[in-house]
Amino acid sequence: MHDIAATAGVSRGTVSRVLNGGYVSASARAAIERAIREVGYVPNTAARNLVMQRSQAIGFIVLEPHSLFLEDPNIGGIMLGANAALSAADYQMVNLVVDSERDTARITRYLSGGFVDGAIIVSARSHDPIIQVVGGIALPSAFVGHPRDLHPDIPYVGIDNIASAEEITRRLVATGRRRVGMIASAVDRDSGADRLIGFQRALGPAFDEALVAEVPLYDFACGAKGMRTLLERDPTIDGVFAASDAVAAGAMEALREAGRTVPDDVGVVGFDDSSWATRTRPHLSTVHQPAGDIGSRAADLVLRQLRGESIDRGGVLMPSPVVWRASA
Amino acid sequence: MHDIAATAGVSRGTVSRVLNGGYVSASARAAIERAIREVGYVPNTAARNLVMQRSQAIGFIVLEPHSLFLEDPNIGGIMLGANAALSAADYQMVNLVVDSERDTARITRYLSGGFVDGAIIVSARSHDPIIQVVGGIALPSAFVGHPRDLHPDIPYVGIDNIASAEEITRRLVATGRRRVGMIASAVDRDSGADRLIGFQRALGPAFDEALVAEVPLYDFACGAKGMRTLLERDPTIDGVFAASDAVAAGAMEALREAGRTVPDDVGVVGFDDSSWATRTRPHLSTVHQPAGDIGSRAADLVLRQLRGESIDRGGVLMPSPVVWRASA
DNA sequence: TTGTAGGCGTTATCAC
DNA sequence: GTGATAACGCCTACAA
Repeated sequence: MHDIAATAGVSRGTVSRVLNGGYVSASARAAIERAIREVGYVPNTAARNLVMQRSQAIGFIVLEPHSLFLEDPNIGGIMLGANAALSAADYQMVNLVVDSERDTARITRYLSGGFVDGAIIVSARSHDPIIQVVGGIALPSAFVGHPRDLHPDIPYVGIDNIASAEEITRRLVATGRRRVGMIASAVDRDSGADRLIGFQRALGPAFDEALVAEVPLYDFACGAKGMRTLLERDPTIDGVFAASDAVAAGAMEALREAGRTVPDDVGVVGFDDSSWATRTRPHLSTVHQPAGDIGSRAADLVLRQLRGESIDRGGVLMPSPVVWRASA
Repeated sequence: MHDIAATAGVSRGTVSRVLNGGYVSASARAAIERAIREVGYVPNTAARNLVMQRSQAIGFIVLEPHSLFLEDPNIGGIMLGANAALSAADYQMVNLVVDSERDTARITRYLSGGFVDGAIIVSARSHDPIIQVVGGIALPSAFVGHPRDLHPDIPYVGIDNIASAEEITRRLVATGRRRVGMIASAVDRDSGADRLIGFQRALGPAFDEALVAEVPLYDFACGAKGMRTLLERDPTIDGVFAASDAVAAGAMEALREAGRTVPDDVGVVGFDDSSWATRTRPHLSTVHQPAGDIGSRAADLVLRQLRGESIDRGGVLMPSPVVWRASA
């Protein structure tokens, strides 16, 4: 900036004023703008950050094993939704991938070092060092995903997994299924546990533990494996709630291998309403997750705090309606 | 830092020395470390960046329509590979999503504003404003993906789409297929165009334009549509090269609907060796893309420049071997 | 309207 | 070993 002040024959203060916006004479402005072009000047944001005490950047962090980061059909939508909201407010979303202990330590520094003004954190767990830091330095943040056991000052946004699982299971039963099972993924995570709870709640006394196949991941292969387990345990099974669409697709594959048709022999429903849902034959009945809305809502929560507005502590649950297609 | 210097009764210089590493007496160090804990001090990275003239951060940018960003099976692997390499060198990878004109403008400022010391750019196109900027300020960078028509000073890493497409097509032919077609996706992009070129090259004079179905995207639905087109144009078709595994999966679905078996009636091969490849029945023969290696190689290219080492201008092609499974 | 000068939080270069 | 002090590049009163 020194250079351009010199070549334009003005003081640095005046240059700063045209860069931002203040009272500058037309002649001075013209000279400065020309000088800027000549010198190829670009403002140094680091210096600006230092004096302004803000970076106009918001971190977006997914605290999941990276396999899931790659596979989860919702993460991308959440990111895009968040980015759209942040972008509109002229904030740069910076996505940080945590894939090792080392990443965690480095990101911790990054967050507390003034690189970002806030953070959106997906799938936080209370014990995670990153959320300790966020809480510790009171970085304006929002959680996406796990509603419970988190820092009391940080809001979250998610969906009601229990209610939606319950609802879609009820409708599965309403199609006349008598022996309905579930392929329950990742029951060690809130979403997985909640979907199982909802399933059980819908069935009430008819719930049969033997008709629940637990699998570790929300993926296709686990779905196929879970379905085979279920068929083995009870060949008369005629309804299945899969914990995600990918799981459901895997289940349908196993069903086809076993010679069963969907929905005639077995009705199957999924969860997520991801691209899997319309990739299967027939298309999946499932629970719609408004990923984009979740992301933009989380962004909004952070932006509000940045503006000093008050927000509800606790969480906001976005609607996740059942979408009925042909698989059940 | 001022505070902790005061409470520890030393100068800021000494504090800085214990933070980084220099000669400090044990007593001073102890006093300072205690003060740090008491005050809950965290170093301000923005200030450090300003004086150090570096941020220890590298941007990672995907210049694709966001739909592809969500669907592409390779992007995630490339990201992870890049992150691993950068992390090991103690650099923070920051992922920037571009999803609008506005994003482009903002990212442009971000890159030239000192937020990052370098950038990895996936799927760059020469006309993109972002690569203009990168070239303009000589930001140490590497491109992933499109080998041609780019900035001469910036290296790239990718695979040889032409050679691999040619190789897998040849092996398809070698299984005895007489009427082999291709479902060609995104022929307006380098990867898509190259795979088509390789296909044509493998077939030589036997190449029949009518057996090429062009579809816009590398996805499942396009694969199914392309396959139906092909079957319609020539019911005797007995071999198909799909431009990606997702496309191949869609093609197999269409084949099944048409009552054809794979590989008996029709042999099909894909490209990517993504999770799709082992999700189909039978598993797909395909071209392996070493996504992780590509990412870490790109990171390495950037790190080298940062260290002032010389690198080869031009590009590096990573090996992308055919993996033979059961679908052909 | 414009110039001057102090300060943002660090690091680095000196003397001491 | 340690303490001043000058940058780093920018913004913003305050004066002129």
